[in-house]
Amino acid sequence: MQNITDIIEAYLKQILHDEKTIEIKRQEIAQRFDCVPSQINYVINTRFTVEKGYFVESKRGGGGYIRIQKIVVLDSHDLLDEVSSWIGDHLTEQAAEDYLIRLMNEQLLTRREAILIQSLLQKESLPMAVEDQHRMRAHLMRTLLQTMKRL
Amino acid sequence: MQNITDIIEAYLKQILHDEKTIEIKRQEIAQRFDCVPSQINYVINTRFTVEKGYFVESKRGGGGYIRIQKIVVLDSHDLLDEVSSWIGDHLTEQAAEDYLIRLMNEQLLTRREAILIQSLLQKESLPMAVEDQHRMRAHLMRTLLQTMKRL
DNA sequence: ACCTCTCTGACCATCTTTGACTATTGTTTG
DNA sequence: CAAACAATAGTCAAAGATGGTCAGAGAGGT
Repeated sequence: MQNITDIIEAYLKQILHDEKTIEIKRQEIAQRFDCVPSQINYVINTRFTVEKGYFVESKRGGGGYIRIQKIVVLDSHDLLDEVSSWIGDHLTEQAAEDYLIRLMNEQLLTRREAILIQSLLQKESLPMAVEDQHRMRAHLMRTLLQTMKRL
Repeated sequence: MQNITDIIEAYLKQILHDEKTIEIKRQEIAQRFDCVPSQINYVINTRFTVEKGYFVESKRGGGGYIRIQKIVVLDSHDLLDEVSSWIGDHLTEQAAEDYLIRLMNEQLLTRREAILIQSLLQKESLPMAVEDQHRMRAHLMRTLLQTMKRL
């Protein structure tokens, strides 16, 4: 955890732990952590994705900003449908993992369940061409979500 | 015990004697013991395998690491191996269900876990020729059993 | 000699960091 | 008001920083 990305991620998440939304100035954060501004984009693109449960907006120009919001879903049924709709026809291993973590955070899956499922969705478990893997993984994930709705 | 592999193994295990997890930088350890970095991979691949009771994760790139965890071994290990050996290369939906029920009866799976897994192993979840389905199902089931051994 | 385990290094894969260039929005000037 | 200018943020590809793989050389035992 000595790389800047992780440090900035931790900083932002620590604030988001209390606040629901955080609004930053890219340049300011870059200066505070002594890195180039585009580093902030990297942090956001890799750590604050929709899969991980964040919604990001920004504006350029004078008074510009980057706003990060935790996505709050009230009803678990809705979350399952929503995740289902996000998935589409293709799903990478990383995205699948992010969704599982998300479901875990929302207490819709136990840690153990998430691990078991993740092991079935990893590429080693899907012996086929990468394209087909992604299709298959999406299919399995959707099946899972549907099943969860009935439990 | 004069070869580097054994020395590094001993060093890591000594730490793992107190800590449950250890996180190292490959390059750093290589330097400390004056060997090439890939030597560390050799040590890990031969001395810290799942069979020997360790779980290893790693990350590349800046801030990369190798993390080794001791796994708590269940006494149900044998049953999992046994079921694993029964499965073979092909597994029908019915057989899979039977195995899941068996694991449930042995309290190695909760009812909910069994249902979730069953939904992923049913034929509707495996859109492919029946022959391939059976192969795929066997593969997934074996993966599952392996994963359960580390939980 | 032969076999197995160890060790090494060249090459590969993945994640992070940086910076030049681009795009957008707000402000000032002619 | 339109054009220039200023202030932001975004993109992308290259460089940097790690760890992974694999085949072949080396070492030790039978």
